Amino acid sequence: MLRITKQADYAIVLMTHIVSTEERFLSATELATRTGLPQPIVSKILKLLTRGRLLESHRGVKGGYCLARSAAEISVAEIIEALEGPISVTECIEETPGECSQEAFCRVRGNWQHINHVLRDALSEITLEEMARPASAVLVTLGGREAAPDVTAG
Amino acid sequence: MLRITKQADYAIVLMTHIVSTEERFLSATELATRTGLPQPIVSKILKLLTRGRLLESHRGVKGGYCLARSAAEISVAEIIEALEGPISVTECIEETPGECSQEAFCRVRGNWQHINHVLRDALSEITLEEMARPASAVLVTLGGREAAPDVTAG
DNA sequence: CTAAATCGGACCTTGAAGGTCCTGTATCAA
DNA sequence: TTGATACAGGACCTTCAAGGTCCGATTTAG
Repeated sequence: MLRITKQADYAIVLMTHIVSTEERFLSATELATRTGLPQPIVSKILKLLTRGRLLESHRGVKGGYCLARSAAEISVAEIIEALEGPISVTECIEETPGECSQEAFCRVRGNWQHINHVLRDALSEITLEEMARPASAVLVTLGGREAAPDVTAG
Repeated sequence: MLRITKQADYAIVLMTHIVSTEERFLSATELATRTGLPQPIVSKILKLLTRGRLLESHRGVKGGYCLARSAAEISVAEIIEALEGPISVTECIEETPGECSQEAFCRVRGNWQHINHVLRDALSEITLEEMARPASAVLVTLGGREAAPDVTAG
């Protein structure tokens, strides 16, 4: 748990594909073919990444998408946030402000803010460039199991 | 996003309440009253925490729950995992092992393993004792907004 | 024996994630 | 100019797991 959405997962995969491509613009159809993901999904995700200023788009024949910045300047956190909005572990439910004038709650809230910060920082420090590179030998051993390759990662 | 479930959120709240209590056993009903959470939910969560070896239970009249270890020996990661299972950012979809014999995917997988590790470590280093304490002044300023107290944190 | 608790699981509901589709608009090339 | 291609922006439907409820069985104290 603590999962990102499938679409955010797909987004990382798509972005790494765009990185390792020399063509100026890559169309949604082309990316769908290369990744094996459904074309409408790919299209939807690319639109969101463009809105998030991580991709640049070009319409018309010969149009498509390319990175808005270098891969080293794009973090995993940004990609996730482009799809899902701000990264936050807990939900702020602003209903029924009542019984909680007791103690212990706002204390907890402050600590959650801290946790959110730590997690976001961790994801901000991992760049798209690093994700597109193979993991170092040391890190790979963390997985430890057979590689049954699939479209998404886990 | 990257949210924990509501029940995991509730679990933290419940655990912090148990910490700050002197009574030997605290019943689900009593905890429901103190936190303002529905009794059946509280009951369900306490059962899961007991299964996860974070609480000890005692049946019958005068029964209830108490911590299985000291608050300093229980991490936020453990609480979340007791409710949701292993902490993992991405989902391993083992269907359609096909088109992905291409490159770029297993590279990504290795990197996700790394990210999972980082996040889990971060959550493992935060103890229940710390969560039960008020956040330090420095950390609280991270929030920056009005405190509209509620049952859950965020 | 009885009341008060937990234990275990079945069960229902609902909202958000996941996915599809359609219309409009911009661009290029013939 | 026109047609083909591709993005933009939504509306829309579906499904599944999270969220929540309830009940019978079991254990314990008095």
